[in-house]
Amino acid sequence: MPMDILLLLKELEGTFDTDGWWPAETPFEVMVGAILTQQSVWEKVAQVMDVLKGRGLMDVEPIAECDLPVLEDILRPSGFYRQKAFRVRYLARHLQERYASDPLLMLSGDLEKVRNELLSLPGVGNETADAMLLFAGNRPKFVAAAYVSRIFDRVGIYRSEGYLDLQRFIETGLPPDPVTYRSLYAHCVHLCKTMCRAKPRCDDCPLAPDCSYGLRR
DNA sequence: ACCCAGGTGGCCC
DNA sequence: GGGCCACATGGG
Repeated sequence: MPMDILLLLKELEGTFDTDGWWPAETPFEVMVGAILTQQSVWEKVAQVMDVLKGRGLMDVEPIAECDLPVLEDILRPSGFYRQKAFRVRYLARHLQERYASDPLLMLSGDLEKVRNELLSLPGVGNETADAMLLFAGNRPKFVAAAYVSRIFDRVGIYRSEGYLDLQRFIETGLPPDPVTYRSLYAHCVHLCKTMCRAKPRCDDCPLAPDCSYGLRR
């Protein structure tokens, strides 16, 4: 029984509320979070971002002008704190110098051009760039994260040969709609975290019994 | 003690 | 273009 993307999405939608999946008050906060969450857990990201906010640093100019050691000290709990401090500040300085400190000014341009510009920033690879486009800019770019790859693989929809390959497969199989992209992405990640990883068996998973994620990745 | 986490970049072949 | 590795802290 072959499963396609739309069927999977229909299967997943409504299984949990994706509203507020990427909590943030501003596009800049999303962009910072996209860097901080790399190889980390959201609880730690939220924790350090609270500190940033408490110190009035959660904005382009304050970050751009912040001393590295200060930033490093705040970011420590989220891991890779030295690189992340440099990269977050680099991003802020880029926005300040080129876009009058307005993230949406940058994110609203030609989709592929913006994407390439994001990729040129230190610490911004495919997934981070796409997360910024989708969740900060509300642009139709799918975030083809490892979780998504695992779900698509295990359910038998598609075995991808890499990030861009999976992204292309999904983007050509769905309408270019940010809401749809966000929903599929959030459901895949949520599914892996709550069902596949948390339990030895996936009996309560909406994908059971077809999904064999429990066999490990 | 081990494994994982909402990746990226640099180096090697 | 793929396969390793460092990057770092914190929680299960």
